[in-house]
Parts: sequence; structure tokens; C-alpha cells
Amino acid sequence: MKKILDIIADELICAFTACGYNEKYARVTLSNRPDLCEYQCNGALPAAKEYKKAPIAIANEVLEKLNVSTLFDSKEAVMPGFINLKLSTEFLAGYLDQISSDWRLGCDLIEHPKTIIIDYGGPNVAKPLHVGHLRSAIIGESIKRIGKFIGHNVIGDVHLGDWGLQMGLIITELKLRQPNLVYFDKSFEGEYPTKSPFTISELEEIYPVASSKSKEDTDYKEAAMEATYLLQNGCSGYQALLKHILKVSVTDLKKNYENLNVSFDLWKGESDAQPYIPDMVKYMKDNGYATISNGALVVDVKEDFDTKEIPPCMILKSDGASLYNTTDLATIVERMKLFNPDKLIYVVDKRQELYFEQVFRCARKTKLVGDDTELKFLGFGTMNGKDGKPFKTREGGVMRLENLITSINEEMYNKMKENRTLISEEEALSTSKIVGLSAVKYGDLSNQTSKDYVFDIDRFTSFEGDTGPYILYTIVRIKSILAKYSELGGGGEHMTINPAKSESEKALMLELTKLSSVVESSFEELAPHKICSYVYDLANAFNRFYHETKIISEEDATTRASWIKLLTLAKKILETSINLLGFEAPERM
RNA sequence: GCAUUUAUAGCUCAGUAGGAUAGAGCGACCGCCUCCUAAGCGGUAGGCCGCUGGUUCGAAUCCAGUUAAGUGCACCA
Repeated sequence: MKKILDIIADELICAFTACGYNEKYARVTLSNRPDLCEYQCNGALPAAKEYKKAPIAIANEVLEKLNVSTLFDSKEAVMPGFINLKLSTEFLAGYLDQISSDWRLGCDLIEHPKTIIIDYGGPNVAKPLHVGHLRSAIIGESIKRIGKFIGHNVIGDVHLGDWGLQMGLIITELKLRQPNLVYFDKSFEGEYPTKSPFTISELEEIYPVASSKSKEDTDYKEAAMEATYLLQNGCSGYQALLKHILKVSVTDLKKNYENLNVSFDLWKGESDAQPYIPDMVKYMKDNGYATISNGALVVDVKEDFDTKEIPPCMILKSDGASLYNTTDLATIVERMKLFNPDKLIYVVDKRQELYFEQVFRCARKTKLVGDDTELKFLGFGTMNGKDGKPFKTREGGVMRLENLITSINEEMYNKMKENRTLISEEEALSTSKIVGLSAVKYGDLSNQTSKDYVFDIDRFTSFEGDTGPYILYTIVRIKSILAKYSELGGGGEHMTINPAKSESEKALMLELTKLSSVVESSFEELAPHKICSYVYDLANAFNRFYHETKIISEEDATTRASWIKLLTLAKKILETSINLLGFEAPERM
């Protein structure tokens, strides 16, 4: 469906060109003075310079040619040269009727869908998720949903950290504790057990112990490096152990991500890229991209226009071992081969910007990706506590994601019990989870992704103001009215949306037309916070309308039916929007 | 040291391609439940948009400088 802004712009283009002015001046925007008008065109002001006329004269001239009486209720030129427009209520009602009957709510699918891979910067296996993983998951999930909604082929890859010394550490510690396991028996030739020798909580305990031991005990560290080497070079017992580690971790990770309503299309990890490394390194050497510098193999990625020193991208360490860069580049090779994506989006901590700049330049310079594949770094800021410093537990440690979610759900549960005494235990529990998630996600996504933000549980879970719960409450209210309406026997009749009868109704209707452009621009700019602010505006517009309109008790059946249809549309649009943010609304709260 | 990001109300944040009177929420203060959920709605107070200069008819927005805070600068990931 054509957007209202475009419909108006087309009319203005006609008017501007009819007067002999360049159509570039015909740009229309939403009004920044809602008290004066709904849409505005400021083009007469810049045009005044080019055509050496008074802006107000140009505006009046254009207005003369703007002969579409059905589109506007009012149009006027105002000093110094603004063109102020108010949309026709009839046109608006008809437009909303069209949106209502469109299963995509007026949002067109994109004409040329792209294949886009989202990299979530990978949680490590054998380590519990902590708050640092929260933003990547929440932002990535939202971007993925928005992209898919628009019509792109979006592939989310969790991209686990499952390679390197950490695996060797776990194996070493395990060997110390249970030396009799078959995995350590070199002469063993049978099938390894399918049951894991450890649980997730044991695994999570083993890793930090091993890690700290290796820092103090050089022999221990050497053993771990040895184990890592063996693992990476075909020791079958260790590889069987790796599989157990992966399986146990992934099961646990999936459970955690499910609680966040986050899912991935791919559960690949760094280990999957390893087979691509040898050929890639050879290719870089053979083509003269890679050179030796201080013993290490590097690709120079400096450019003439650089204002800063960009260190070369290291491919192999001076001891010949691969490193993070190697794996990330090999992953790009793998992804190009398997999916040939048009775009790769890395949703990672913004502190890694320089690093990814190097990797991207290297990938481009060495032609691992073609010119038509876009590499995009979407860096997010740090989640801080109320003190403005990185979020920690009360004791000062790293907060486990699980604990964070639990404490928020408890918070919601208590509030719910306070406010709604008639609710059953079961419903209170499940609803508090849904509402709690909205609090966390909305709290995160309503900020610009690149900025640090203050994670304030009290504020996010608050029942008041610009919060997830407020949005859900609005949806629940609509649901409640619609339920009551059908309880009273309504719903069968043919419904048409009537022209707005009040300011608040028209304001609500205008909000309802914006979904399509908001979704598009929020994906273009990879900015979910734009959807948040839209949802908030819409919820406000609805609540204002709700407050002064008695819907169920309206005597005129046509008017009542029109409002019910309007509410149904509002509900759909709100639900669609929060779905793009990655949460949902309960039936009651 | 070099680079880079940020600076908007007491607090947390928006501010859409330079445009009309810079907006929300929280907190403060004042109103509104016989009525579809008051987790709501209306209102008041609160701002040299870090600072200085420049471009422009017009700047929170663009440019230069400056101050403060954060972050990053090859064998970690």
C-alpha cells in the first residue's frame, strides 16, 4: 500500500512542478506543530533562494495548484512560508479500512529481498550467560524479526565460542578429577558413551576453577595447551568430550534463550570455521595479500584516507597458531560459500569496532567478499547500573542472565499480587514472566543501540510511564473491550471505519497509518528504538481516545461498530509492533 | 600520545534530510474513578541543547576550536 506521506508528496510534486519549481522542494513531513497541522511542507523556504522570491509567495502559488479537495480538510500557507496540511477525515477513514483488510497492515513486502546473516558475537560454551549477552540477544532478535517482516531472508547465527584454550582447560580439569573415564584411555577403540560424564552445573563449576588454576600453575597451563592441541589435531577421545561439552552447553543455552524469546536459525560456532582456515591462509599467501611482520602473518589494511593508525589484520600468530581474526575471516568464507549473503550484520559490543574494521577491510581487500556484500558492524553500548558503571551484582561480580531474569520476574510477580488480588497463582506466575520480559526488552530497545544505558529494574518494571508494561497494559485494555463486545453479542455485522468524530480519534487514526514507514526506517537504520517510540506514541493516542470515548455503551450501532473496527486494528498494529521488538502481551494483567 | 564516542529539564532518555514555541517518562505540585482495567487521563513548575566562534534568512542539528567523561590502539576473544 502506498504510504500517506507518499500520496501527499505526489500531489505536492505536481503542484510544485506545475508552478515551475523543482520537485525536490516538495518534500512532506509529519508536522512538528500538531496544534497547527498534521503534515507540513517547508520546501518554499529553500526554494525562495533559488528562485529569488518571497517564500510565502511560493507557498501561496503552490497551494493554488494543489487541487485535490478529497485529500485535505484544510491547507494553508503560513508565514514565513510553511504549507500546513490537515488530512481529510473521510480519506483517512477509507485508508484505515484498506489497512484493516490488508493482512500485512499496509506494509509492503520488499521488492528485492536480501539474504542477511546476523552474527550475535557468540556466547562461550561451558560458561553461563551473563548480562553482557543480553543486549546482543535482544537487539539481534529484534533486528532479525524486523528484517523478516519486511521480507528479507534473515539468518540468525548464535556463533558459539567453542574453540581454543578454554576447551583444553575443561578437559584437563576433568582428567584430573575423573582419570578413569574412557575418553582418557588412549587404547580405547569402541564407541564412546552417549551420556555426558558431567551436568551443566558441573561444567560451569569446572571452567572457572580450571581457568584460575592455569593462571597460577604453569604445568597445568601447559597440560591444557597440550590438550587443546590434541583436541584440534584429531584425538578421538577429546573430540568425543567436546561433543558432550557442546551438547550440554547448547541444551542449557537454548533453555535460557527461550526464556528470552530469542531463537537462532543456526547454532554454528567457531569450530565450524576451522576447516576453512588452511586454504584461506594459503590463498592469502599465494596472492600476496599476507606478509610476515614481526614473525606473524598479517594483512595490511591501512588506507590513504585514514586519520588514525589502523594496525594490520593478523592472520596467524608468530607461533603459527590461528586466532580470533583467523576464525572470523574463515567464518566469512564459510558463510559466503553456504549462503552467499548480501549482508552480514555483527551485533557486538561497540568496543570491538576497530577490530571489526580490520576484519572487514581484510575481507574486502583479499576479496573474501565481493563488492555487493555489505559488512555491517552494529555496536551496542554497555549496560550500566544506576551508578553509571557497568552492571554488577550487589557483591560486585558478574550477574548471571538467569538470575537477572528471575529477579525481574519476582519483582513483577509481587507487583501483580499487590494490584490484582483476584488473580490465580498460576496466572500470576505466567503473566509476570510475560510482563517482566517486556520490561527488560523495552527498557533495552528504547535506547539507541550504540549508546550506553542505565539498567534500572525499578524504572523498567514500573507500571507507569514509557515502559514495556505500559504498552502491554494498553493492549490488554483493548482486548478486554473487544472481549466484552463479543460477549454482548457484537461482531457479526459488516463494519466500516467512519470519519473521526473527535480530535483524539483522528490523532489515533493518524498514528495507525504510520506502521509501514516506521518499520522501514527502523530496519534501514537498524534502530529498534524507533519502533519503541512509535508503539509508545500509539499507546498514548489510544489511551487518550479511550479516556473520552465510551465504546461499549455507544448507542449508535454504526459508530460503535466503527470504533470496534478501529480498536481491532489498533490491537493488531500494537501486537505486530511488539512482536518486532521480541515480546508479546498477556490476555489480562 | 593518537584515534574515537558521548554531553539536551533534578534523574533517565527522544529529537526524524538545518525550519515555526526543543519534547517524553520519572520525581515534585494540582485536578479526574456511579462509567469498557486509575498499571489510566488532564494540568502546573522545571532548559544559554557542555563552552567559544563560524556558515545560514534560520543551528540542539553543519564546520572549526575548546572542556569533561567513556572506549580503543597487532600475537586475548
